[in-house]
Amino acid sequence: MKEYIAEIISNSLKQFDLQEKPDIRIEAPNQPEHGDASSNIAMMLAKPLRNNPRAIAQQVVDGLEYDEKKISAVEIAGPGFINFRYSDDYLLDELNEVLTGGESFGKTDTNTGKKVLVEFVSANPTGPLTVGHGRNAVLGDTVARLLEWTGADVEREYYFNDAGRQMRVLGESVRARYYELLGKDEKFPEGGYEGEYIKDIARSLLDVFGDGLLSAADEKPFKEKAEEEIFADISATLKRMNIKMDSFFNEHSLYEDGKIEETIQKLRDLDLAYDEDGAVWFKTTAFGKDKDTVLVKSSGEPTYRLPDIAYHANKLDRGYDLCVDVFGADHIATYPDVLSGIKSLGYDPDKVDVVVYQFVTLVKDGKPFKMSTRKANFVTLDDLMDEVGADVTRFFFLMRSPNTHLEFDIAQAKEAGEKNPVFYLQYAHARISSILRKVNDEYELSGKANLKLLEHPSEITLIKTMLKFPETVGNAARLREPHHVITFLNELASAFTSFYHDCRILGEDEELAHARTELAKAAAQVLRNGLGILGISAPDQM
RNA sequence: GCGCCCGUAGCUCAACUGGAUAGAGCAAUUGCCUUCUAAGCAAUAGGUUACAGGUUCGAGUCCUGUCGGGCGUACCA
Repeated sequence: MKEYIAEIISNSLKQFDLQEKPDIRIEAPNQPEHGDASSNIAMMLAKPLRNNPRAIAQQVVDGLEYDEKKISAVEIAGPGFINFRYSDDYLLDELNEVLTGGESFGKTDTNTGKKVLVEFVSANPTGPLTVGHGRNAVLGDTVARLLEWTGADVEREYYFNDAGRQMRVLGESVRARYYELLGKDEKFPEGGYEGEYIKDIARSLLDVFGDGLLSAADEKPFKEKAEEEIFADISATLKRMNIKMDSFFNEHSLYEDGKIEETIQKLRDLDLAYDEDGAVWFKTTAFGKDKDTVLVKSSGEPTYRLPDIAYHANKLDRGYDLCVDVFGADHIATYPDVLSGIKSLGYDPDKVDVVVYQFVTLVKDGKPFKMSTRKANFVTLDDLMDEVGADVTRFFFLMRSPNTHLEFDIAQAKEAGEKNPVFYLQYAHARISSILRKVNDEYELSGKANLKLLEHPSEITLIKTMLKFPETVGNAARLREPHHVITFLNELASAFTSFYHDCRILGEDEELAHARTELAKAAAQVLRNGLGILGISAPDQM
């Protein structure tokens, strides 16, 4: 519809002698009195045409040719806005679209044919996923779902590194606990992992091997067991959160395939990498930074930037049209280097896109709660889901813009009542389901409903709200900001509950009941679709 | 010091690429359950969008500066 309005305006503009084509933008006014769609074109043209906006608006409107089946009124208002009002016929046609679209209503094809990789979570397997990882996991998965709704072919990937210092310390921590269980003294490593889960892993090693591992030469068998068990744990947590990874990418494979060496060599050939003080440096000053960056330490160990560059090159080699990374604000500093790196290597940096989210402050007992995996001072996602469930967990991580700090108040999330906004959406859906069950008992509705009977303001508002869904999904996908979907669903649920209070279904005559049933069905469908994007269930009763 | 993000109602946060009278939820006040789920609806109150300038028809949104908060700024990941 917005395209249609842009088109008729464009046609009317032919009367003017314009140097360049103006960008015609149609938006939905905040105030309902201002109509359903609005254009600011007259104000945009005021300067080039050297005329006042209202006069221009009048000329544009005079030259407008439109289908009265779609648009019922056009008005000039304020400083020169041109406001359009949709006709009832159009709204009812669109309502039918919702019903026939069904579970596909809201899908678009803006990214059809594109292969997209979304990389997220990517926590090294040193311990269970915590609330801190939760935002990353849920955000990544939901961005992936949004991209799927715009037609993209999406894969979810988890990147990890089991070769670094962290993992070695993890292995040593397990070994220390293993020795402890056998009554042997073994110094607990400095900065080791203190969590209870380390003891569990040691215990399971003891069950299998007895004391056979006392003769192990290094921490390797301990580390491997730890990695295996922790990954199993992480996968189970993700599954519980309705997240399924398509692939796990081990950083180590980049070494085995020689990709790390290859990357360095290419950068050297480009004169962007050089040796100094026993280290290999990346000439980031060539990209506007004040200092160069170390790629390989004098110890021979690469810093994380080098594999990051090689990894992104690898992703693009795999033929993705778009690679989305999800990470916390603390990692933002590496991003420009990675882009510089892959650009130097001849890849298109526009194909890499980053979703950065700000930190989560966990509020427990009304106070901020500082977490550390290493010190075993954390709340795991499993603990959280035990308390509030997966739906609430997902919702809370998604309800805020990624770009803002998220305060996760456990007490509020636990509250099943009015303080918890998730239930508002689910409740609306459950109510509709309940009504539909009863409608089936009391009426024998058949044939097509006469939707023209829908004319109550609450009915009209509900229809108009539903119609915003496809655009909302498109915006959320483009901006990688799932919270827009939540804002929309709140509006929709609110429009439905107003309708629910104003307009009855049961007890009305059959024709009206039929029309309203169709409207309720459509609302339920859109609620389901929206909740589906968020990975949250839409229960039929509560 | 430098870089990135943020500052909106008492609290937590919206406001789509600059648009008309800045919106929700919670908290507060007031009505509404013999009728489809009151986990609800309707209404009232609550604001100099941190501050000071600038850009323009028009700024919460863009630019400059100040103040305040978060995160970076390592041959740590």
